[in-house]
Parts: sequence; structure tokens; C-alpha cells
Amino acid sequence: MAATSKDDGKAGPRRGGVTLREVARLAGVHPGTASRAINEETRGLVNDATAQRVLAAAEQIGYRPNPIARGLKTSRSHTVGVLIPDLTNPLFPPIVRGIQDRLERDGYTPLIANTDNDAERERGSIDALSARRVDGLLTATAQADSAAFAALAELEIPVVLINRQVLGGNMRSVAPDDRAGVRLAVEHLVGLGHTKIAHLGGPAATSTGALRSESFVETMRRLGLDADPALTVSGGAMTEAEGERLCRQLLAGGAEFTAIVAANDLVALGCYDVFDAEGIDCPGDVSVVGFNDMRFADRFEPPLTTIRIPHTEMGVRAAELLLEQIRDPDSPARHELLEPTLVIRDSTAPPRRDP
Amino acid sequence: MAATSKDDGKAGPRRGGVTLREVARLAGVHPGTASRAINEETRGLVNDATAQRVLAAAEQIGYRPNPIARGLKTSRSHTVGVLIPDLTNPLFPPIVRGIQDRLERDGYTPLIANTDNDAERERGSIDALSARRVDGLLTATAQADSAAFAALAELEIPVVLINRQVLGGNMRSVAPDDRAGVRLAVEHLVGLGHTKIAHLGGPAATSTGALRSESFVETMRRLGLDADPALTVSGGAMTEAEGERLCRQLLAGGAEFTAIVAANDLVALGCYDVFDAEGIDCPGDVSVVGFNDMRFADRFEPPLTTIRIPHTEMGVRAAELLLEQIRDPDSPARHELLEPTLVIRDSTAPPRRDP
DNA sequence: CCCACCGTTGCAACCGTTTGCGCGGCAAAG
DNA sequence: CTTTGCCGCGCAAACGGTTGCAACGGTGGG
Repeated sequence: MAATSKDDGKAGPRRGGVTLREVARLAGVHPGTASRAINEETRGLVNDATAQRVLAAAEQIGYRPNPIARGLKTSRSHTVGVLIPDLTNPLFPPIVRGIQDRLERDGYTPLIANTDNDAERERGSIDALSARRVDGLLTATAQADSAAFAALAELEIPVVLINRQVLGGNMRSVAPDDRAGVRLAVEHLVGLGHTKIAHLGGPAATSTGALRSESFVETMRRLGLDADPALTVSGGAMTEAEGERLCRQLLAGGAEFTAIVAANDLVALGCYDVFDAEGIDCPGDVSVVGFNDMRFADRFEPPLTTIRIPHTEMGVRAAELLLEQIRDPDSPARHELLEPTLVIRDSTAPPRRDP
Repeated sequence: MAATSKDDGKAGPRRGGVTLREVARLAGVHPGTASRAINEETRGLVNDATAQRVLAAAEQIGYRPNPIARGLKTSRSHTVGVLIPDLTNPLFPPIVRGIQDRLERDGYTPLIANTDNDAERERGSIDALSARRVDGLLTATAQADSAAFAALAELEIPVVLINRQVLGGNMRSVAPDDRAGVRLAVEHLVGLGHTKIAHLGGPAATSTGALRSESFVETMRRLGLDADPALTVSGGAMTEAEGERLCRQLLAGGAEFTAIVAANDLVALGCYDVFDAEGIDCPGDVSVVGFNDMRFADRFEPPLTTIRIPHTEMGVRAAELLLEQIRDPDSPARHELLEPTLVIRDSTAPPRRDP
């Protein structure tokens, strides 16, 4: 391969496009030959000298292969769809960033669509993406029972699930180890001396929500504590609004508690809101631990104790799994679990001795 | 590959491919006619009854036009490139979201690339995007002097600048009214009684940075105050780290001040960091106002007084300007300014009477 | 009655690349 | 000096739509 970092002064990428034909003519070969020379995988089919001549010609006139034309012939678009609920949710930008960076390295381009967790929009996005002939799909939205989920399967293109996993399916996935995460959270709280711990869970229809809740009661039990059903509620989404609603519901229930493990950081923020409104001191009156360690979690009041998961890496791994499957559709399905870690800040403290 | 004989009848398991030909055959017309019937703009050329027949046939077998093939012939990809510094910067997700939503309505798909404000990466992204034959470009990155900027112009495709404007150019742009924004900030501070106000500016090479700084000294002067040069510094980026650096520099300078107007919220957060480290009370010792009102600005400690700009709308308007230009390349260039508003929180207060 | 014209549709040439096929020619084998 | 094999390369047919052009039947005007 010729030096790629050559400092070219006059490569003018013209809009109208230099075509392969022109390269071929300049190199004095047939377009077919030029094509073979330019493609890495087929370069072996042409004489070394000719290949060099073609490459030089291409360089000289600034040839850029037209992916549209290529895609038409090969029915590979070198694009992949990315389905997320909402880019505006701070959880996703780092994930997407990881995806973009990894994909870019391999010449793939992500097409990002927001679904707002709306089944109809999701369905529509899947349609649009498949119309654009994406080579694969990364999705952070699939609910276990969603009809859109069926649509995914029937698409017959590589799919990898992010931040979710599906039970029996042979769909690849990468997600944080949710069980381990809340285990860390509960153990931290118990270590601090808490015994009456509440859980504000996410939607049971998502593996994330379900797993975290499961692990909560499991861990409580294992530690010999009572997971009071009145203290483990779950909501319809992991948002500040839902967190607020759930927290109020908890308070209204009347059951005592000194700590909360929230389904995620946003839910934890919802708790902060009711604390402020009700004059509850955190962590004095009640401790809170979040999940995700999203950006700025260290800057809230109080700085939030939470479970950190490697967002960017999650995106990167997801992209890698997808690329792998695109290249070898028969490779075995894999489910990756990313290790979470506890990061202790100021929203957790030992419970008051005597209320 | 196994020999695919010259079949034309028995269609195998179709990957994604109901073709226009099949629709035509089902409707009993020529593919060309089917094409005209399906395209809105050319439908008038075919008999109404035939058009209905074709449409019905298309519906029946679930035909989806192949944008790749279409793009090859029309040299329109119905995609637009979006250049941003870093998706992870909380300023951008809402903008991008606005872009996506608006573009989607018109059947366009955004291709998002991160440049990290690195000239080389930017150049590379522009190359990649133009290789993908985007129909236009939205960019939130162009620095006034950037070489990449020249590359943009020479691309000869519609471009609209976001959050930046370029002086003489005929390039469309949409940006917040930066001047008005810092005017609000300064007036607020002065109204509170501050007279020794510092400014932590962004890169002078960006219109955002330059304009905000300009407006700062201008407003100070207009209000009969002294814009002490020792108190108006500017950095190389609008980040927490730069904010921290600049703030320390200010402190080291020794000149007195009771308030800071920061180039943006991130820079303000940098100030918070040095306040924490140095035991400075905000707003007691010094007031701070940010710019952007990014997500969570109300949750920092203290909640940040800042200038709100309509992020999502900015994205929407940018997309609209671009679509307009794509459809009519000769339409007059326009520069839109979005009205900022002051949102007062707890990081600003009257200066202490007596230090 | 002929012709010009109109609305409608078929025909075929693209758009830029990839790729199966086959053909020369040269070297090794017989 | 033939035969065999292989290497390089040219040829042309796709891929799925779009679109200028021509054909065609019918109609109204001259």
C-alpha cells in the first residue's frame, strides 16, 4: 500500500464525482480491471504493476468510490441503523459516540433514529431504516413484548441489543451486569447500616428493569433482610417524572425506609425533587443510590452515589458484535455483560441512630 | 457462489427486495410507467386509473422504493451530513434531536460525525460525507479560520452553519443572538449591584466566542462601567477544564471582581470547581452566569443562572434552512438569530456590601 | 378526410460499480 | 513442437430506478 499520509496538495474532491471509468482510461485499463485493482480483496487478481498504475491514477485525479453505486450492485450499504429512545437522555450520547467511533474505523456509517419509546415510531423507524438497506441494526429500545421486536426478527439482518437482553433469543446483546450492579448498591447500603431499603424500579417489560428489581429482592434476601413488597415499587419509565411519582407513592404508603436504590440516575433525581419539596434531608434522612453514573452525576446536590457502567465501551462492543455478525452471519450469538462498579459520593450515609 | 441460473420466474427467498419490476408486472404496466405512478411529482403523467392500479399493487406486495438505486440515477441521496464537535457535549443532543425530527418529516436522513474540534478529523469527516454523496451539510464546528472551512465552500453543496456565523460569506446560518444574550447577563448582574465583572470568553476564532466577548465589553461600556482588560480573558475552548484554568488565572491576576459572565455553562462549571477548591462562596463571594441553559443547569450546586437558548428549535430551523436551499439552491442566503432569555437561579446575588 | 396534437404508455439508455465468463498468451509439461 | 494450465485482463451483464423520446390511438379543427 502506498503511503497514505502523503501530503497531497491538490486532491480536489469534486462534487460531480470522478468515476472509475476515468481512472481506468487514465491508467489505460478496462474499468473492470480498475475496480479489481482498487478493491483490497480483489487486488490479488490483477498484476502488481497494473494495480500500482491504477492506484496512482486514482490518487492523481482524486477518485472516491461511489458507495451508492457500489451498494446497488453489492446490496451492501455499509450503513447500520441505531435505534435509541431519545438522544436527549444523557445515557445515550456516550453510547452512540462509542458506536460511531468504532463503526467509522471500519468504514460504516450509523443512521440514528429516535423512537421515544413509542411503538409506532419504533415501527416506523425500522421501516425507514430497512428501506435504506442498512446492513445491520443496533437497538437500545426493544421491549420484551414489543411488536416492533418481532419486526426486528423478521428483518433477517444482523441485530444486536444494547442495554437489554432477550431471554431465549439468539440475538446478540451487550448490557451492563444489572444484577451485579444493584448487588453492589444494596451491599453498600447495608454496609452503611441500612436495613429498611426501598427500591424504585423501572418497567418490568424491559430486561433492565426486571433484572434490577429481581436482583434487589434477591440480594436483600441473601443478606437476611426483608424486601418489603410495599417498598419495592416499579414504574413505567426511567425518568425524573416517574422517579418523583414513585417516591411520593412510597412516602404515601407510610412504610418506613432509610434508603432507596433507584432504577437509574434519572429516577434518583426524581427523588431529589420530592426531598426538596418535602424538606427531607439526603443523605441525613434517606440515602439514595442511582445507576449509570451519567454525566454530571457528581455535580448534583448532593453528588450522587451510583453504579458506574462503561457507556462508551458498551457502544464500542455493540458495534463490534454487529460488525462480526455482518461479516459472518453464522458466528455464534454472544451476550456480553459489562462489569459495573460502585462510585460512592454524598447521597449515601449511615442511617440516623434514632429518628 | 452456487450457480444462480438465469432464473426470472421463481423468486427465491427475497432479502428485502420487492422491486419496481414486480409491481409493474402485477399491475400489468411497464416499469417506467410504474415509476411515474409511484413518484408524486410525475404521477400527473399517467392516467389516474392506472396510477391507482399501480399504487394498489405496490401496497399489496409491500413495495419499498430502493433509495440506493434511486440515488444512483438522480444523484440525490436524501441524506445530509451533520458535523458536530462532540455528541457527548450536552449542548448538542437537543440540537441534533431537532435536526433529526425535522429532516425525518421530509424523508431525509442525517449522517452524524464527530470532529472533536480536530481539524484533521473534520477534514476527514467532510471527505467521508461527501463520498457518501450527502445532499447538504449542517455544521456546528466550522472555525472562522479553519482550513476545513474552505473545504466546505469548495464542496459546492448546500451548507448551513449552526451556532456560528461567518462574516462576509453567503453561507446560511442559524445561531443564538449572542450579543443580546450576554447583554442580558451583564444587565442582570449590574442590576444586582455588581460593578467589577469579569468575563471568561471562548475561542476568539469562533463567532460565538468573539461575539460574546465583544458584546461583553460593549455592554459594560454602555452601562458606564469599566471593562478591565485584566478581567476579560479568553480560552481555547468552552469546556470545564478551560473554565477552571481561566478562573484560576483570574484569581492569580489579583484584580478584584464580584461576578463572572462565563462563555457558556461548561465554563461556569469550571468556575464552580475552583470555588470548591478555594473555599469561595457562590453567590456570596462571587456570582456566575452561564450561557446555554443546558440540561441539568438547574440542578448544579448552586443552580446556575444562565442564558437560555432554544436548542431544539435551533436544530429545527437549521434543518429547514438546509432543505430550503437543497430545493432551491439560488434562494437568498439567510442568517437567523434566535432570541435568548435570562433564567435566574441561585448562582447570582447582590455583591457583599463590605468585603 | 387528413393532419396536427394530446394524453398515455412503452422502450431503452443511462447512473457507477462489481463480477462471472472466456480468451489470449506465455511457461511448464509431455 | 504440441498440449496443458494458469495468469491477467477485457467484455458485458447485471443491480433497481428514472427519464428523454417515440409510438399509438383517439379527437377536434381545417
